[in-house]
Amino acid sequence: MAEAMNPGMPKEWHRSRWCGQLRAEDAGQPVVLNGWVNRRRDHGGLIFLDLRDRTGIVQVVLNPEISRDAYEAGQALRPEYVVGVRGRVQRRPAGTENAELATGQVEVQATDLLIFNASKTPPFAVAENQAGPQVDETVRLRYRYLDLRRPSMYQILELRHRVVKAVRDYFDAHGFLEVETPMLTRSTPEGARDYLVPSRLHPGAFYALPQSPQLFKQLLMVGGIERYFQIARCFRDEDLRADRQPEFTQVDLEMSFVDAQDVQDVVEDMMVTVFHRVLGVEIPRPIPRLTWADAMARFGTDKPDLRFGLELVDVSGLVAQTQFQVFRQALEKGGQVKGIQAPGCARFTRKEIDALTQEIAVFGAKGLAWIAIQPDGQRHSPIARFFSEGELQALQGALQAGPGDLMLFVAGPPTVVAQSLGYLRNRLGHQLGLVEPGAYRFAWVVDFPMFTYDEEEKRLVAEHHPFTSPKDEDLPLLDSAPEKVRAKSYDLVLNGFELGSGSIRIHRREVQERIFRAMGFSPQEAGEKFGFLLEAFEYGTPPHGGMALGVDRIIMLMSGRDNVRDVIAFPKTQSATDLLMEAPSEVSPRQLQDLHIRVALAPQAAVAGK
RNA sequence: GGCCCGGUAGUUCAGCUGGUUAGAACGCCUGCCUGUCACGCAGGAGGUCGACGGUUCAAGUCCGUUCCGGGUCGCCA
Repeated sequence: MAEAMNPGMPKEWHRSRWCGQLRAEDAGQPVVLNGWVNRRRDHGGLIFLDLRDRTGIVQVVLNPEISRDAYEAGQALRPEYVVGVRGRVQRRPAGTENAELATGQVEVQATDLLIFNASKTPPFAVAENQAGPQVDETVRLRYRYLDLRRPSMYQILELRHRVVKAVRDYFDAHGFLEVETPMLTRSTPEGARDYLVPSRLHPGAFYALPQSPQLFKQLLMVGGIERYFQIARCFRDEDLRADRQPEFTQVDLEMSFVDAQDVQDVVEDMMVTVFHRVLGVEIPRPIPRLTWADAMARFGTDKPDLRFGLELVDVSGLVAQTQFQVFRQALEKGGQVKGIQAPGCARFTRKEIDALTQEIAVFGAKGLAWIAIQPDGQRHSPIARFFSEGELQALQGALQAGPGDLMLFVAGPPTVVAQSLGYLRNRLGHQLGLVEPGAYRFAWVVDFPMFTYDEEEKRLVAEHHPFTSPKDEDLPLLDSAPEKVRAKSYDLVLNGFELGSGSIRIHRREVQERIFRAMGFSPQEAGEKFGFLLEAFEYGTPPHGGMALGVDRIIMLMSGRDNVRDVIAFPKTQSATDLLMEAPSEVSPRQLQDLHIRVALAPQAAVAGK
């Protein structure tokens, strides 16, 4: 057997070529390969190995007539054994080429075989085949190092690397400086829940991990950096989603002496460049732009998916005088009635429509009104009798509904209507196959409201963040009607996902103080929490603004995945645990003592939480 | 915090209105096989039905609690 006790990595076993690169023109070449056994096909007198490295797979032939030793060593091989192969590339015998494999024209005739390391039978097959069942994500995460060996996972990590590289190259070429900012910083009010780090040297005090480098990048502008960017890790201790991890990566940038359009131009150019360079996809420019108010009115969301139509139509005016109490009362209470037209859906069963009604109940929708127009033009609807023929005609006209179509209406407060119909639009768009396949439909959403009213806290909170500049023309409204103030803020949206958001920042102390006041901060509070920023503004702060884009979501969309866990090497579960490292974990009493921390749980309760 | 879905062999799953010894495929082990490539053929091993409690003559199956994973609403400046 060629296997030694500890073969290490002798010089003569260093790879000379990558498995996935061998081609017909390499025939006759001596090669050394390193990799993992993907599969083994033992024909008794002849063994075929599929040898895998990160570039791909090549077939190795172990033939006792070429090398008795290599052949015998090959008997022991199993999937995921790590081996070195020395041999010669040769064209495969006519008729045995494999068109499925990039290297399928050739194979490597082995003269020597070295087992670097054996492998237990893996809990799931690393070798991927297209028809095979998907392995449960829990198992994949527990053995992530095996999962990462799968070519589909490697390809995502490589894509991610290419994108980040392209981003760095772009900013470098455009005069931006990458600057690192602290991970141990201070907790600030507003925003997400912080991850806290207890201080050993300062009993009772805590650092916070950054939710974003927001304040540091503004201070860098005060510091005269002028053009900053960073591939920045951010932390938010909030509940997880398919597109949300507790730690995530942003492309963060900030620029001085710019307006909103300047920042958008840079980001747009950067994204177009990255998509071109990495995917070879040409994003049409300019990226369409709509105001927040338009987006909410037409799509019911601030992150519209523009890959299909199905826009919302406001029919409040058409039904203002209707006999239908549900609609009229909603309008009398200051609400809206809006609808969408589902093409060809007149055939929906009562059960299907009930299901839709059920689904929008979570948004507070009291019901879903519907009118189906049968192919023969007959209307089928539980509510049609409350409307005059003229009203029905008008509704059909407004929704452009014809025979075979289904009209769906929601009445209620504007947010309920928007959320419900926005949800139905997305659901039906996918269900009816209206989504343009393979498309990347970007959109800018601009002019967000400055504040939203927080029902829990009974006060205004910043829609973007408290450092966002109001629009100049709305500044007078700040004291009289703050809820009407629009911000110099903008989001970049792709296929219904928010990729990032940014704004022009406040750079003058008195404006910043007015914003804090509008949010209900006393001057003392503002000074305690953000005194350093207000002070910085007194030393010559340039006008500035910037943006932050979610790398994980970008890669998720570029790789066609439906969750960000697949594009992160070591992601966390929905309950924010790491199944491989088993984090978070308890720590020793000594560690807690050093940190002046006493856990307020009974020891058993602390364990039960695990 | 709420709602929904799931947890059965290493993996992916089936298991009906509760009823004999819980099955299949792949994987694994043994043997055979010199042109396969999801190799093939023959044989074999492999189960805390997530956990705990309850109902019952009898529970993978019904009920309750709980843990884990996923989706989603709230939350995420």
